[in-house]
Parts: sequence; structure tokens; C-alpha cells
Amino acid sequence: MLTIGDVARASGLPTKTVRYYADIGLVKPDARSQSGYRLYSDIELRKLIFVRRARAFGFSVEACRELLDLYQDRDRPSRDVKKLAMQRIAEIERKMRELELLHRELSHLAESCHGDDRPDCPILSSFAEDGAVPEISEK
Amino acid sequence: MLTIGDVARASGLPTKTVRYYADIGLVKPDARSQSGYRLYSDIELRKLIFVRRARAFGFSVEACRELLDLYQDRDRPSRDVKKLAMQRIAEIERKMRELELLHRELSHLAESCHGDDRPDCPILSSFAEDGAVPEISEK
DNA sequence: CTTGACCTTCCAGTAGCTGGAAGGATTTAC
DNA sequence: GTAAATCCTTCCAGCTACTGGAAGGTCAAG
Repeated sequence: MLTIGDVARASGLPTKTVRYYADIGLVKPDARSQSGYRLYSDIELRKLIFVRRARAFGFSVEACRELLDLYQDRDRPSRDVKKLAMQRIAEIERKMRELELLHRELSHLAESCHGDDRPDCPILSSFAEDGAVPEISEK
Repeated sequence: MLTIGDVARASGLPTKTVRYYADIGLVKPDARSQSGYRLYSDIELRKLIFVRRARAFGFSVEACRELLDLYQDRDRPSRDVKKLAMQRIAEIERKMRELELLHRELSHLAESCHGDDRPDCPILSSFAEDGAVPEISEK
């Protein structure tokens, strides 16, 4: 059995995060030592690694919970996994569109700003006077 | 003088948000009525509108504070404004690159997943077995 | 005079951790 | 054998930028 520090090192997650995942019931230790130390098996370590990778793809902790369930279900339909992935992809695409819009508009403003000692600036003017502004939800 | 509801309507910000901006000292009311109501002048209303637009471009509240200072400084060098804008643009570009990477990798995985009744799934396999995973900071 | 629409403050919660304090357990060095 | 270093525990607070809700005061209209 591994202590929290062991699985933290092995999974690449901070100890604090492993403890946090235990607290929220995402990946719970198999047992506690007599002195109360969290003890993890290789299986739980594997789950922690799994979660780190899913999180690296931007899946929310709740989505990770579902993915872990699927991961552990030998009879899962791959359809269910793909659905989660497609949702995440749609989310990514939405954010990319938002950022592209912001980038276009802000670059335009910045380009037309002299960026010297003079006080007149189209960026400030735009914030102060314009009507149209990018629509964002930034989640 | 305008009440908080008035400036909320006029600025397009929720009342709660206007109150929050007052709490954190971003845009403070000019005065309080005898009964304690926040009272705003046209100048403060203009600042609220300014902040809403700057926020719509993704500037943090702290950046908005700096932008507001510049907005109010008649002797500002436009250089300073442009600098903030360029920083924001760099941030946007970083996020875009991150999202593009995620999109590429996750799309690749999703494409190679059957998405049917069968349990084998390259997405799960990737999370469980792979080594390489996208590097993210997602801020 | 009462109803309803406003306003106030304060507390809690969102996501996903992260930092730190206070204190017990275990291991290593000497 | 013991002292120091390193680990572990719990709990509380804080980060961003709000948002929701409760309890209660205020104001204009009918």
C-alpha cells in the first residue's frame, strides 16, 4: 500500500490535490493506517493518473467522475465515452470562437493605437464611447 | 443622482455586480442618500459602462482598475494603454494555442472511437495507458 | 394604509484547488 | 536512544468575479 506522498509522486499530482480528490469522493484511498494515514492501492493510483490525464484534456471534475465510472465498467458502450468527448470538443470550439473574436477586435484596436507619449487612444475611446462590444460568457 | 438600479439598467450590469464593484472600490458611488442608498453621478455611470466593455474584452478586474486610471488621466501616454492591450492579446493567443492543441488531440481520439455498444475505446485507453498528455495551465 | 418595487447588509456558494497553522507519526542520523 | 527532519493529519482561509438568498428598511402609487 502507498501513502499519499507516494501516489502523489507516482501520479504527478500535488499531495494537496490527491487529498482534495479523496475529500470530494473522486478517488478515495483504500484504507487508513492505524495512525490515520491514507493508504492507496495500485488501482487507485491508476485512477489518479487517469484523472490527471482527463483533467489535462480540460474535462471538469464532474466529467472525470463519469469517465472514471465508464473506465471501471467493463460493459460500457464506447458511445457514452465518445459523447462526453464530443461535448468537451464542442466546449473547446465555443471557447476558441470566443477568443478568436476577442483577438480580432482587440488586435484591431491595438493596431490603431500609436502607443507613444500622446494621450489619445482608440482603445480607451472604444471602451468609453462605442456601442458594440464582443459577446462573451468566458466560462 | 442615480440609484443603483438606475445605473444598473443604464450600464447593462446586474445590480449585484454594481454593488460588488463598489465593495471592491472599482467604481464607488459619489454619495449615499439619507436612508443609505448608493447615489451615482453620470461620471460614475460612464465608468461602469467603461468597465463593462473592458470586461467584455476579457480584461481582469485588476486590469480594469488600471485602465480606469488611465482613462481618467488626461496626460496618460497611450503607450501604457497599448501595453495592457498587448498583454491581454498575448494571453488570448496563449489560450488559443492551448485550446487548439486540446482540440487536435481530443478530436483525434474521438475520431478513432467507434462510439457504439462495444466497450473498447481509445479515449479511455489514452487516459489509462498513454504517457504524453497535453500541457495546460487553463487560467 | 397597504402593496409592491426598490434599497440595505450579511452570509454562503460556485471550481478546483492551494497555502498555512497546529499537531501527531515515522524515519533517519548520530 | 533520542533528536531532527520529514511525513502525515485536520481545519480554515483565500483565490476570481460574481450570484443567490434571507432579513429587514424605504419609497411611490393607489
